[in-house]
Amino acid sequence: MLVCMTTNDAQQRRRAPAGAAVLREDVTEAIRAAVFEELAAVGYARMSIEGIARRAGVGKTAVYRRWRSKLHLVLDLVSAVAVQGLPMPDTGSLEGDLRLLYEVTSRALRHPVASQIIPDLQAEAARNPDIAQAMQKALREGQHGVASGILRSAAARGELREDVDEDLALDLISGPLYWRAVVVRGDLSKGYLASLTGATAAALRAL
Amino acid sequence: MLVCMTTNDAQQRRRAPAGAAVLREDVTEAIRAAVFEELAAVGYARMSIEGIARRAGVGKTAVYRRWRSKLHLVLDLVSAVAVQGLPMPDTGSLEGDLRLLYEVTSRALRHPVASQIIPDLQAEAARNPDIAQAMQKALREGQHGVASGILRSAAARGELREDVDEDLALDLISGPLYWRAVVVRGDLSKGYLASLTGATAAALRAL
Amino acid sequence: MLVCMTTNDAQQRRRAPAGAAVLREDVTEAIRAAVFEELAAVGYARMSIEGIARRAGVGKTAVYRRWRSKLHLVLDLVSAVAVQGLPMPDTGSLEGDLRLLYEVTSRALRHPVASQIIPDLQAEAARNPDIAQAMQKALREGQHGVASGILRSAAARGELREDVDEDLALDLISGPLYWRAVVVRGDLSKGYLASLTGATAAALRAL
Amino acid sequence: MLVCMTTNDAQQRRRAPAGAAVLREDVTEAIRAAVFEELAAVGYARMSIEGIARRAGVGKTAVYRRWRSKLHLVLDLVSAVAVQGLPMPDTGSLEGDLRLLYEVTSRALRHPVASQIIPDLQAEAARNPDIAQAMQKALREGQHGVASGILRSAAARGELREDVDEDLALDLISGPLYWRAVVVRGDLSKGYLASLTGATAAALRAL
DNA sequence: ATGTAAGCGAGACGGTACGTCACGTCTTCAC
DNA sequence: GTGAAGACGTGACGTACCGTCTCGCTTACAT
Repeated sequence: MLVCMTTNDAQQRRRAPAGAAVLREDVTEAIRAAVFEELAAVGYARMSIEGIARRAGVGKTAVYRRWRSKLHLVLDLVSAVAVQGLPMPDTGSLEGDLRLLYEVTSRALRHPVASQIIPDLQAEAARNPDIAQAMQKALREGQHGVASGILRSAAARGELREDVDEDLALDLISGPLYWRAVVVRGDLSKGYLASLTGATAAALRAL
Repeated sequence: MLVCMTTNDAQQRRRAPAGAAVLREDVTEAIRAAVFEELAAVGYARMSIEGIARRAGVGKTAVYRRWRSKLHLVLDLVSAVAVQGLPMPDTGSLEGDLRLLYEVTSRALRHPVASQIIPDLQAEAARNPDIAQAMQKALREGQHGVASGILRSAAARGELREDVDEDLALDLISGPLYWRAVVVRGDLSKGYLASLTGATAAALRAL
Repeated sequence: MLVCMTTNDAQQRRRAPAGAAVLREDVTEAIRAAVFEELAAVGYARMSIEGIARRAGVGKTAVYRRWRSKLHLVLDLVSAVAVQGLPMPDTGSLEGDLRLLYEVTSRALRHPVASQIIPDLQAEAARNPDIAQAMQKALREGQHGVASGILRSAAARGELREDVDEDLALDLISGPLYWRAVVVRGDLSKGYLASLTGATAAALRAL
Repeated sequence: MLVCMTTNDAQQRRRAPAGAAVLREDVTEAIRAAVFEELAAVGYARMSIEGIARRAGVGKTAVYRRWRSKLHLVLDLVSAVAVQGLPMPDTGSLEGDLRLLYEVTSRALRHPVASQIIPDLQAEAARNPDIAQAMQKALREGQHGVASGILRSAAARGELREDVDEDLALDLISGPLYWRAVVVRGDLSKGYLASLTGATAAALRAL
């Protein structure tokens, strides 16, 4: 998936000094569930901590004890689901690998919660360096990591030149799909992914 | 520019019933100025109607009389500056035209206000169909319109097949630059734009 | 009554700059009513602004717009009811005047809201100079004013020496009744007031 | 002193069932110290159990294990200092005895912590019957007990009638000083006490 | 000497209220 | 009859304490 990070504030805290009280996992879980319900119901922007706490049957403090802000909360949760990560494709051909990457990524982007949250986080990242950093990290470890792997394999097989500009290559790979999914909001049919794969492979070979 | 729309609420209203009072243009202008200052100062999300009115030395009513919400206000203003629009390049070659489009677009995207607002509007569009529609319209009339023109010229010159999948072609053209500017937030140097142009042209020819 | 002051914050505000909005009197009245209900129901200490607003069917802001704190609110309201003030007795004798003062004062002190609030304000005055000042003012204009008048009349009639220590005399007049009403919480029967009147007059004559 | 009671919850608890752990006296002491510091620093109303525990370096539980509420805590502590009690004067004359009582009482009332706490407890007593009862008990055992003794001695010496209304007499004795100390907050100079003594004795003799 | 019951600090828990801010609507007055 | 000023009810913010509760210690009695 596009977002994939590990800043689990809650987990860090759970390493409390001996003899101290500990954040209850059932409460944490109730909050997590409530967040997803709220996200689905009203979206990120109109989601409030109070609403989450109310829905989770929990005090506001229980939320603030775990996450410093709505943003960190969502970031953490999104990471938790994204952390499973993307499988590294290895089909033996550039086209095959790209195609697999597109399949997996497009499946994630089609999920309504993802397609709602990602632009929100993106927008917030434009303002908050912490968020930006977390997003970059997620990107590197997720999408970019996989795409890099694909590029290296292709180069090793001689399908691409050894000295391609990796940054540009990554933009060529990820940009069109993101644009279509998030900006144009067009369909991501199998046929589209196939055509996209072909065109992208051509672009990469032209580098 | 990427965003370019014409839903000018104010303009519509200014066609008031004959003989009636008219919204004062100097007030409208003061609000517009205040919005840009606020956008620069605190960003879209933390910008408030109250703050705008305060800064403009104007009652809240004056703002609400002109625009239904913060979103419509910003949408309208952004459109106003974007409406000048993009020049249709005509250099005689696909590469030349693309290069020119990229120059202009990247100049717009480099503007800090634009790069802050666009993801915000994008995120809001994911929730609000009106906004989504306005954004689509802006996109069609701006970026996509120009890109379409480029594609048609190229086809007329025989540089591209006549039957290219236009949607896919547009994604290939716009996606990588947007991804780099907004998601990766990498540099948009002349060198980068040159390489991008080459790769994109290759991808298009492969369609 | 014991407390009698005029710091009507609300009234002051009602003299707003021309063309401005004005605090609605019906809202003010609803708050006032709610305060008395809350005072009766839970007492000063457990009374909350939120509770008042809720009971009055009003936003918290409407309360804060009128009074800076719970204390100012209560002070103002108490003043409003106390402002009618005490009648200046003129029976022609020291005993007669004292007796009348005691009747009126004890009637006020018997009111459950008064006997609850006065110690609260007293306690708060021990901490907050503003409150202390307001209480002193109320005292001077109310109880002390009347008692002073009684003393002067008696002196004019030759019942008392001209040069009595007024402060001490006021303490002798007001102290025992307050002590009994608020500290001992004993009965304030007609018989008691009669005996008190006699003893106090004797003390004053001994000055 | 005015307040003087013995509801020492802690002491009661210390008789724990055989074989059980016992409240640690050093912890109790730390809390006591913290309470006085907090009282001095922020006053009764703004004093919080959390703050006390924090200042004492102690868990909140340790406090709640000893006292049921802030009120009981303060009541108990105040009693502990008050329990030394007032000496019974025996100067051989009504004036002499009263004068001594006033000296001692006024010294206690001049102490800033006492003059802050007493109105607080008074106000709370108006709401909470337990507190009221404890205050009455303290009053009886302290101020009233001493004053009663003075009255009896004077009657025995023939300075007063045998059948004086004791309640009224007590109000005449204690009321003016309390009023001056707590309500008027005037000075309690030697001269004042002397005049007060004379006037009060006169009032008593007139009974 | 050991078992065990209770005290200990720490602090999480569901709550209530705080005082502030902005929302979008509505009302009043002046130009 | 527009426009500024701003009051209105609403609802969320993030914080402070409330009084209860559960944790793993540690302590000290009773066997």
